[in-house]
Amino acid sequence: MKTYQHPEVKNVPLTALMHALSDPCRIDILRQLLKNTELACSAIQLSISKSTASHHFDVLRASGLIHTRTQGTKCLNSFRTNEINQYFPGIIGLIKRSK
Amino acid sequence: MKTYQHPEVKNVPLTALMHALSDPCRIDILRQLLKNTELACSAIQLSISKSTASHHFDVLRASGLIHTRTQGTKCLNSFRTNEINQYFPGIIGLIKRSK
DNA sequence: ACACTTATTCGATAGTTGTCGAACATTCAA
DNA sequence: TTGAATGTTCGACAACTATCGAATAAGTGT
Repeated sequence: MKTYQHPEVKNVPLTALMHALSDPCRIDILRQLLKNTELACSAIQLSISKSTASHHFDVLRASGLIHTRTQGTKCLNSFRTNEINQYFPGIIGLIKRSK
Repeated sequence: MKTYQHPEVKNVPLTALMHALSDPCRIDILRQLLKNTELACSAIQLSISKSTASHHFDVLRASGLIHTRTQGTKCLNSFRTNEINQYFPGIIGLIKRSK
């Protein structure tokens, strides 16, 4: 079973977080995650290929924004709301309000 | 006399703002600007070449973060605090607190 | 065992970005 | 007018990034 690495949000540089948020696909993913507690990659509507999506999930995970766990053949993703609110307050509001 | 274009912050996409904030040099510039009302490019301490600095100021200007005006041979830059606070609340705090 | 679902990994590619030095433009001051 | 100060513009280049399809891996159910 595949396991995923998750950094401590405390140690994520602001520039890394900002880079993760600089792509429209990734913002799209985050906005869908914010409306649900947990979503499989396959449950997220995207207009890109599987491999590209996988890459974006990597970036989001490495920047501390999302948490991923495995369940069967699926990987379930969730927004790390608490940690992000603690170390980067205000960010979630901006993502939610961005059209 | 050179004039500069400044977008309305209202029209700046979140991803464009995030991209502007994803570079350590630019964060450095912004942090110095936040400590002063107005600074010439030459008054900002940077460890990069003039041409690279000029590029970074371009990006910051295009993303609505800074305002630039000409005075003599200098260009004076200021952080667009009001507009950024209005349309991207929380961002300035993150920049200030990022080490 | 086999097929199906789900996601990752790999190699390739086109586009973007940060960086530089050199040349240029503009303003001010002697 | 000449020179100094201050930025901008112009290639050029290396590094990074988003993208894809094909191949692979791992779990589920028949």
